[in-house]
Amino acid sequence: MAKLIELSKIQKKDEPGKPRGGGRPRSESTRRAILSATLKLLRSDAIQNITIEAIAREAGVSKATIYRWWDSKASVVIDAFIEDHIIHTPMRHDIHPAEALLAHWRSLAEQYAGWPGTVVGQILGEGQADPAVQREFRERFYYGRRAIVNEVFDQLRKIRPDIPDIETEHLVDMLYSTVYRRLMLGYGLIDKRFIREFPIDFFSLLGIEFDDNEKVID
Amino acid sequence: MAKLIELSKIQKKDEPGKPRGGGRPRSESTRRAILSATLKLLRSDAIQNITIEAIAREAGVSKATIYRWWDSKASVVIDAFIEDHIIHTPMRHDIHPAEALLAHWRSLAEQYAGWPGTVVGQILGEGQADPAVQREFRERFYYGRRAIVNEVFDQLRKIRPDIPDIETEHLVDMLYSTVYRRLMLGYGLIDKRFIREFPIDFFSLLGIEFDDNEKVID
Amino acid sequence: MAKLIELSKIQKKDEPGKPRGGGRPRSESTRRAILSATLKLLRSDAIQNITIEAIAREAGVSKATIYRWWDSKASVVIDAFIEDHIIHTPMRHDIHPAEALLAHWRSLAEQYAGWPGTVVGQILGEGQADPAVQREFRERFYYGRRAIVNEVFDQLRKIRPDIPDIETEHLVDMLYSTVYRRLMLGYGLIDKRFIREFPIDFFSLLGIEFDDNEKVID
Amino acid sequence: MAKLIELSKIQKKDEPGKPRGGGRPRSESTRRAILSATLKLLRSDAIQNITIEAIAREAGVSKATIYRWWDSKASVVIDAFIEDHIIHTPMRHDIHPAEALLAHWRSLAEQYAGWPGTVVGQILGEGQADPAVQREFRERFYYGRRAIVNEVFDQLRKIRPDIPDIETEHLVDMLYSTVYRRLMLGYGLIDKRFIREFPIDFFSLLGIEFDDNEKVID
DNA sequence: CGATAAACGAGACGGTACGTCTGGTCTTGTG
DNA sequence: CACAAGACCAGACGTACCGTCTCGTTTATCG
Repeated sequence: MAKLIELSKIQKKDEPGKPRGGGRPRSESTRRAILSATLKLLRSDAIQNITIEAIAREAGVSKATIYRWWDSKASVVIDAFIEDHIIHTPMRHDIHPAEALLAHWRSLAEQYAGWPGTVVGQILGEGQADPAVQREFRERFYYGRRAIVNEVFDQLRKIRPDIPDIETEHLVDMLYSTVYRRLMLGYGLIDKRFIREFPIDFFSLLGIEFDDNEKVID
Repeated sequence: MAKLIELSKIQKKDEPGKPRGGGRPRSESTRRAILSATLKLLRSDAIQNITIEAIAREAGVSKATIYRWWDSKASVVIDAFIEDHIIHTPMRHDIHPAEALLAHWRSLAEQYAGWPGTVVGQILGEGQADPAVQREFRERFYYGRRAIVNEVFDQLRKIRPDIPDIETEHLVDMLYSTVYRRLMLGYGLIDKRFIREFPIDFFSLLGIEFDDNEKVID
Repeated sequence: MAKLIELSKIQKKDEPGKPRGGGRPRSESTRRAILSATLKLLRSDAIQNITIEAIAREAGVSKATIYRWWDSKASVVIDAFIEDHIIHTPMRHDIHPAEALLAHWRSLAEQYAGWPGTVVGQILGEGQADPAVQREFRERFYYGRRAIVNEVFDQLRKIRPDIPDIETEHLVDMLYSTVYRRLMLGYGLIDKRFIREFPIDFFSLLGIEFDDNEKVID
Repeated sequence: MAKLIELSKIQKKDEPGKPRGGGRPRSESTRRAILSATLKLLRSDAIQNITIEAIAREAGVSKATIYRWWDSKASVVIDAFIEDHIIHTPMRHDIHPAEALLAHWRSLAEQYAGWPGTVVGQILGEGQADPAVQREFRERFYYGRRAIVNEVFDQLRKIRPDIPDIETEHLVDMLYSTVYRRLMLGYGLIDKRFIREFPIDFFSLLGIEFDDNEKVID
């Protein structure tokens, strides 16, 4: 059973369920201007080269307004990223679990091959020096996805009890970690061939084969 | 046969096989002062928070001298890192290939669990915004190691032809990538249990088991 | 006869003889809170270092309320200053004019030697960059006093026609200006000796001497 | 005898008679650019409204360079002011002391009537909240001049022993303070009539008269 | 041995961004 | 309408590093 993951929003300041005791309310349009300016800048520059000043300038907004609501560049980026549903890797529940995992993995890898992957890499890069950023990434991007994947693996095990008795966490790591490793190290492309063949190789180790229509062969 | 990997030194400036036409020679003590100042600072701070000025100050050296010989902070760090043989993961050739791989992986994981791992993470972090850094990391840290691992995997295959016919690259990824992923994401500790059990699980998928003395059971 | 000096209140906004057409009336307690908060802050800080925000905070009042009724920090200070009758230098009319002038000058100098003098200096300081402040100071603090002094000098002349035939304005300047000059330049203390001897020296130039009880010797 | 007044330059940082231990030498042209930019801005704005950023912008210079050599806006202004010999009120020693004093006072008053006077007022204004500025003004502008004036008054006393036996300091105050008071309060113009008549009135109190050619009548 | 030439320290310099602060203005809701 | 609360833009604050530069000094090699 899937543990319910709390998607808390650590890095964002306040927002404690509405105190609202008078005072001008926060401007929604300003908030959106900041986030979309951030996305625009991210298209042409790495997080590390973007400045809060540039975001403010691009958004036509005062620096202080950004600092009032976020406490680091990375937090703004993460919010902007989520807001625009940049990474979406739905897990299907209406098909064979192995097929669902295959589709999910390929969807993830394809997205990580492009611009969103670059940004994820940069967020993780920021996270290396700032644990808060790393934590926020995990809580807002990773935990939920990981939990779902674990769950589907467990379902697969019920259908196919012949799968080796190996910790699910380890299986998930073997399947998914390469994508992150290739992203961070730049060794081994995340290209069409890799996306096609790697998961097939992985599942074959578990004794699961797919036909030409990517259907599981029982 | 192991391909001889060229350990080129991309980021370092000049050093073009000695023009040496007069002039004061480069001071070796200065070079060492810079590198060890860098290491010292790295012990208490992330690369991202270290400045060239701080290195110069700590080393009692002029900023210009650093800029003369390196062209980025990350290059200095990488040099300092290598100089002190911070990461050493020898691959044994006198034992069973599977045992050699097991020992090598564990040695690597143990080192990545500590301070050297933190630094590697930060170097890769820098690399996300600066491809030259990423490339230098690959060329100076990764290619060599990867090539050796691939080679030993191939030797293993000769001894154990029953190993599934899967691309060696993919196998290496399944085994090694998790270490990098855990490093970068901070999800899943690189702790004793993980170091003990993960490779055992991995090799069991290949049909290779170890006894209590970590000897391969034929 | 003293010209009637109009004590207009230039800097204060509106207050146009009461239109009062409905609506919540201005809160007197708020007004007082602002002024006494201002005085409190003035005790420990120069005008130049006080901010409207600090006054609002101290008074528990909204910034906008302050801006509605005053249009500069200096105006608030001047109001606060007057409200508390900080500087009071009564001119006696029941004694010999020279004695009245002597007492008046000494009372003024004594007050300028202390904290009120510091504040006056700071108000005049603000006035150097903002003519409106300078004008307000003159109209609310200076004109009245000056007119009274001129008047008493003229009375003195009637009693003592031997006083040199010099413009009264010039005489007043010679007597009073030093206090301001010492205040602004900080050269020459406004101390007991100065307060005792300077006016005696001045009056002696006019041929007026005082006995040990500060009575004019006719 | 004139006390030798040390014209020290308190507010300016370092400059300790040349340490010169290597390092790029200070750029004289940069220094001049800063000072003349300051003067230019002063022509159209009060010190209080000028910013270090504006000076840096106008001079084409980095803010840090200004902060390296001066530690307050007022110090820059005072330096700029002195550099350009804005206020020069020479005291002649080859004529009758009373004539010298008359000429000196008028020269001073004339200059204080114009733009330089405005700037002096603003410097003194800054000084009200910042004692260091007040002190610097005294030490660099005032002490020297005051000492010279005192000295000439003493010479005058030797020639004309009939001058009332009044402290020289008090006499100087009676003569000169009005100029400062008028400057700071804006009450009483420093106009042609004042410049012509005030000192005549003053000296007549001392029993000194001038003919139509401003020669002392013995 | 004296000339040449690079290495090196010191530190000035123009830039750019930092994160904070104030000044004024504005936009709500409450009394 | 007055007012508190507080969001907001504008822009200066003083600091920190960046990477480059200009000096004077040192230390080798070569002629």
